[in-house]
Amino acid sequence: MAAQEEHPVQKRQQIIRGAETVFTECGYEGASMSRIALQAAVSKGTLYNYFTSKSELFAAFVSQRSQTMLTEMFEPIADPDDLGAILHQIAQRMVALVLAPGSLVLYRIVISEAGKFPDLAQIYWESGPERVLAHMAGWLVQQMQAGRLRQADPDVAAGHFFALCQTPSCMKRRLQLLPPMNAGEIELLVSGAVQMFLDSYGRSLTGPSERRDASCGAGP
Amino acid sequence: MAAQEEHPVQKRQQIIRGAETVFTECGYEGASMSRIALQAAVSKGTLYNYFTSKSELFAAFVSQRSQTMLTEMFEPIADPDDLGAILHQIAQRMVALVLAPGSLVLYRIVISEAGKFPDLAQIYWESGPERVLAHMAGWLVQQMQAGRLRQADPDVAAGHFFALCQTPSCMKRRLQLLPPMNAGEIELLVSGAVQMFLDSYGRSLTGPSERRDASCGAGP
Amino acid sequence: MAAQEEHPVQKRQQIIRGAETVFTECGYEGASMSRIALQAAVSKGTLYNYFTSKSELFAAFVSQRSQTMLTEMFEPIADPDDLGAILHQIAQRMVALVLAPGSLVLYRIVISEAGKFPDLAQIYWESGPERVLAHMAGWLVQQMQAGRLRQADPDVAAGHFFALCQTPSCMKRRLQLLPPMNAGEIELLVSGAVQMFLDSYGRSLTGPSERRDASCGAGP
Amino acid sequence: MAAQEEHPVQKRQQIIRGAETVFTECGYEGASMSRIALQAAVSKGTLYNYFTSKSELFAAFVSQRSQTMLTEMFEPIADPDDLGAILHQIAQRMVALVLAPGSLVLYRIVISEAGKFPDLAQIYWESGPERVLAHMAGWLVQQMQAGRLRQADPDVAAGHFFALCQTPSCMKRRLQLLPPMNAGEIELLVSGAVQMFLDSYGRSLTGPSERRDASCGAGP
DNA sequence: GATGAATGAGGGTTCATTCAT
DNA sequence: AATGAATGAACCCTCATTCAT
Repeated sequence: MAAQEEHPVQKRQQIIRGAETVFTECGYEGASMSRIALQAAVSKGTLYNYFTSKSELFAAFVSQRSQTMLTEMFEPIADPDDLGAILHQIAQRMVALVLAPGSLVLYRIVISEAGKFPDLAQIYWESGPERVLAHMAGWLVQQMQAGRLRQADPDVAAGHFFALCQTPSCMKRRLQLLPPMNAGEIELLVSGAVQMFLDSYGRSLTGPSERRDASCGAGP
Repeated sequence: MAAQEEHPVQKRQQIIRGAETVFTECGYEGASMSRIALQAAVSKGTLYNYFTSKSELFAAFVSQRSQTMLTEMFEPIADPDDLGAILHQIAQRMVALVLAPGSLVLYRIVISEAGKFPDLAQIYWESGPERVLAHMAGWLVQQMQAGRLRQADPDVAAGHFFALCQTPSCMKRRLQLLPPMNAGEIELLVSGAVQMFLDSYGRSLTGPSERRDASCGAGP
Repeated sequence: MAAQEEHPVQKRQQIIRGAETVFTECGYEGASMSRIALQAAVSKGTLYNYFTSKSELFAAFVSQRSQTMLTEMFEPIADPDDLGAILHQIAQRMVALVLAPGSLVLYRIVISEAGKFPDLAQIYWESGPERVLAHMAGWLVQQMQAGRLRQADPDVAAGHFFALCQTPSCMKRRLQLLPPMNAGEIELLVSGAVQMFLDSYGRSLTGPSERRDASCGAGP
Repeated sequence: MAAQEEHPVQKRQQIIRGAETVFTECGYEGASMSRIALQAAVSKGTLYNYFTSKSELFAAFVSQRSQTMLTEMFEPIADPDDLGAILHQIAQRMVALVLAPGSLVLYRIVISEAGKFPDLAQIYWESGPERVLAHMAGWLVQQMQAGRLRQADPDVAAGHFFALCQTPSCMKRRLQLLPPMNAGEIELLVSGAVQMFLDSYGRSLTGPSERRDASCGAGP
């Protein structure tokens, strides 16, 4: 019967959720199976009925999180002809990929265990950054062909755009030295990235000057 | 007498050096005081004569490493008038800050323990990235005043430059998905960052077009 | 109905067979009920429907094995008048009782758990060695009365014969320091025991000298 | 200083003594390190300062016991010309080797773990039975050369003698189905073995008859 | 009657820390 | 000041046993 299969799936999720909480708080080494069991409200033995070891549970947590984390990130982009609007949207997604609470934790934990779990680092990379980059590169090719952006290596360009979305503030956030950003801060970050990208890759006639952050009122 | 003070300082260093080796290899949780004692060639008891706990020893290691890591990074820059050359040099230093083996490990370890040791993340940040950014921002102000760069918020500009030095390849490297970069790869990374920065912040008359990777012969 | 009774008996056997395999391979402590369930192709719950505990299942296995192990050992002996031939046959059975693979394992397992399961040691003893000894003693009485053997305590004599069948090689085999013996080795062992027994208990007129292994050319 | 070396040796012994008690009572698998620690009156951690694992502690116990068990067994034999007296003495030692409380336990535990620890079975064999057998075989050669025993393979003869010392009673004792034997019982066992051995290997003129178990008072 | 998920005590082992020497 | 033996809590994991289905 379905129940015989569904029930275990639910409990598996229940355990993974407990593991998420604990791994997130303590990291891999710092997390204890006892605490995970407690958090998941199951017995320690049950943990081992669903996962053969701590590392397997960790792997399940990381790979699931890597995948779910990004589902909403790849919905189709609206109005594919407004260059600035689309870049804005992509930048927002890249920033979210970096700064969303779940992503931050995942990044930290994957980085710190990359030596021990190279496969997980791979999964993380492929599920997140790589997909975003490939997605963008594909779109860039179209724009270049349409003459809306100058010709350039689309992968390099996507890389630059991605890099611009990871300002020093993002690094501080990753180091937990900053509280979560608010919408306004993110908007600034995103706008800055888009503008700078267009300065360099755009087909503008005017060159990079004469606009930008209100603070620098150009001219006398 | 001096010897009564100096000798302990040397032993302290000896211990920290042992700790570096082990923390670097095993991370915080993975490192054992026994192994550090062994590596430092002192007894476990002596460890506790110099550091009251494992976490204190860890703190000493991280903060010392954070500081020494960057001494050579702030030597005076040669020929302060050649804009491109200087940006190149700064970019090289930023990339080194990110990709040097010792830096990579420190970054990983600080990130992974940031939750447990927020002070260390702070120290790391202030000793490394923040100093580099402040240094660059100061220099940018000069350049803007000299009219060699357009007016802009120097901190934002420095942030953008820093961001451009951390391309996706750097993230892959941090995830240990890539072997160390060679000089050529770094040069490409650096050049790309400098060029893009100049496209946006430079005082060029021509705008961003008409140059760059041979591949894109911009047709009419 | 019979089926309602017979079916359970078959399943009981099925479980015991699984238990045999596992106990034989892992010993009592080393065997897990899970593995036995797996081996017997029943669920763990079913195990407990047929046996109230691991130790009870172990008891069932040992006592059944003790009994089945020896069924073929007590078939009638052919030609009950040829002394040497019969002793030979008895010795062969005794050696088999000691060296047959199933017996070896049973011996080891019973010995090792004798402290915890004294009843099983008793069962083993009574099902195996004691029956063989009693059987032989009865036969010896006949032979003594018939004058084919000198008068002696038949139990002591049977004990001596049994002892002679357990040479140091047998001990080494029990210690798993020797591979299984081949037919020739067993024949030598058996012949030696029979000869020595006859030297001592036989009614020979000549005394023990003047025969035996060709190697010892009888002195002048 | 010596104390720095001696102290650990004493504690090592203290631990092994605790282990002896527990292994003896529970066997290898049944013994828990916690219980051994308790019995030895040290902490569980200390166990691991002296032995890297349970199996190593077990090995230390078995091999030490194998060796000490037999030291007194090989003192020189008095009056090496009285054949019967010497055989008597050797038989006593063989029986002791089999029935001494320490030996019994050792035999049981080595047999039961022979599959898992073949090296220990080897050590046991070489320290005990093999030495006794070799010793006796050497002595037998002398006796044969001196004409006090008939010519025969000395190893086979020693094996027979050893076998005769392990009557069914010994097996029952090993199965813990019998209380320790008293001196009288041992004497009977020993005498029986010696007599039977002499019947077969002796150079008597009269043959095997006319004597034996005290019960049959030999006529005038 | 059969199942197997759930349990929790207990297994071997590690390790930060202490303290007598 | 330096040592390293001793500690015991906590670790990951196993398993006999139970019980709702």
